[in-house]
Amino acid sequence: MTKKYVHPVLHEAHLIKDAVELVQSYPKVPLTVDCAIFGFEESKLKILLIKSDLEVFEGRYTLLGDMVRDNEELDAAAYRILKERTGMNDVFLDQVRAFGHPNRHPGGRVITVAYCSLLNINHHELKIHDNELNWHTVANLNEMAFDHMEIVDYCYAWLQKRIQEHPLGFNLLPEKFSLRELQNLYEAILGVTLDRRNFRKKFASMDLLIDIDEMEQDVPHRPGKLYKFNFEKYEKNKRKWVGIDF
Amino acid sequence: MTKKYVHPVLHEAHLIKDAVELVQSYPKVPLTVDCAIFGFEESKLKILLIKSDLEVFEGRYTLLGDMVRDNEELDAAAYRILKERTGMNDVFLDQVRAFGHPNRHPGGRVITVAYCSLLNINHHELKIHDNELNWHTVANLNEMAFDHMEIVDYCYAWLQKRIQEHPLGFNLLPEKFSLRELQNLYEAILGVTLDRRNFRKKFASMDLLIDIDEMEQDVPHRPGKLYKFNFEKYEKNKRKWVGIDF
DNA sequence: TCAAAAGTGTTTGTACTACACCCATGG
DNA sequence: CCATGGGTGTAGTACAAACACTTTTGA
Repeated sequence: MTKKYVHPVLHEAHLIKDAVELVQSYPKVPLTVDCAIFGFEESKLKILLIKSDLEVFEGRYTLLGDMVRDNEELDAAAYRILKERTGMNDVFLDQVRAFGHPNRHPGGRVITVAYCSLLNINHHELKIHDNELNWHTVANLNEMAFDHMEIVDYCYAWLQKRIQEHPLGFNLLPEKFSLRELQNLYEAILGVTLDRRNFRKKFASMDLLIDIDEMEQDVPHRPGKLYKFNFEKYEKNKRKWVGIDF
Repeated sequence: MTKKYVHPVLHEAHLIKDAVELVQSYPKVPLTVDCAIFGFEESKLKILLIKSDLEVFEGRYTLLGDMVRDNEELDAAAYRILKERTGMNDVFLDQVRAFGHPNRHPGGRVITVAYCSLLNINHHELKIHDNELNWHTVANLNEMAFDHMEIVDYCYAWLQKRIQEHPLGFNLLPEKFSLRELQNLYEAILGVTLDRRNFRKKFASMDLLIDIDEMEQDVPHRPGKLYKFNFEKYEKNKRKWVGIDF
């Protein structure tokens, strides 16, 4: 009993001439993009949500999503949708992953690609309020429409990991910020409390903060120094990963 | 000149009753999955590729891919395709991300979702040779079909990062392996050279290796000790990320 | 006896942790 | 004068990096 061996060369005769025909034979599915836009305000991590348009999800919230158009890049769709829903057009979005469970949408199969960002709420006033667009505290999210809770959980974990590798955090703060604000930010996103002295030392040693020689104003306690983020320096020193570190 | 303010309540009248109709109004796109299966052999990182079926890509290689079926989970499609193409059914696949450039496929728009894995070539003999399925050294890849070079690059970077957080590497080695083999593996995947003593110390301190009190056989030099990986121990100690570490 | 890789320890620097007190401001 | 958070230093520990010689085996 020998195994049948198919010689590669035999296959050269089978090349497909018409790629268009091939693609047309594939099943097609509706494709959407959902944006998980995180922001930071009052020492809390928040996320932008709207009310679902669908009756079956009446009262529930969803991420900012919509269909991808014909011949539209996924990234472009994400930026377009964000712009349409919020008016924002100066936000960086990163693709997180695709979600494709066949029953995730009550209207039939829809694949969605999740995008994620993190931004400074005070720099991005909401000018559009359709579908009750608003910021929601991540810690108290209720039931959401579709599988959006799962997507939020995944994006949040993705974000926690990412903020430890890249100083995304600075997008969340005013141009000038105090170390306390910076620490609040990290504590909010990572869900931990950090030692103040060690935190300050850590950032001091990274030398990514520029002391602008100004102080906080109108705070009901001793004012802290204000800093700016040194973007230039960061760009030069992007982390080199070499170690092995499970 | 005041801004027009749309009160949220106005929208409650607009709820969509028919989710199916809504979804049917979306553009639909063909959806595929592509698997980037990395393996390790002769101290080199390799990847499983097949020859493209398409005439326009005659002679070029592609990842293991195919369409996603109606109502098929993305993960399930990836496992099915891997099984169909290679016969393997005991491999873990992770989704990496979606690629959706409108012109990435000559037959029209096709979205693909990339999956990635890493395995032990010697534990997975290739029993199917359709489309010249074979292992290719990652370092010498030539031009590939579609955007598969981009996908490979992305998956490779993804893998390098991932192997530093999880000991995927052990899937690539025989059950019993020497420290030299382990080090070769890390050097091959990370593309760096590592100090032998420090490497050994690192793994010794992690206590993830079981000394099985056997030696290499038939090597043209002093034989090294053989070890097994302590999977149990690893499962208990999965890394907790807490620090901030750009 | 040679080639090739195995095996091994120390030192040095860096980075993280834990921890407590005084200071500046507004109310 | 009180409450609130700002600002600071040290000691201990753990980890990473650099670095060279002896040993074992097969050819």
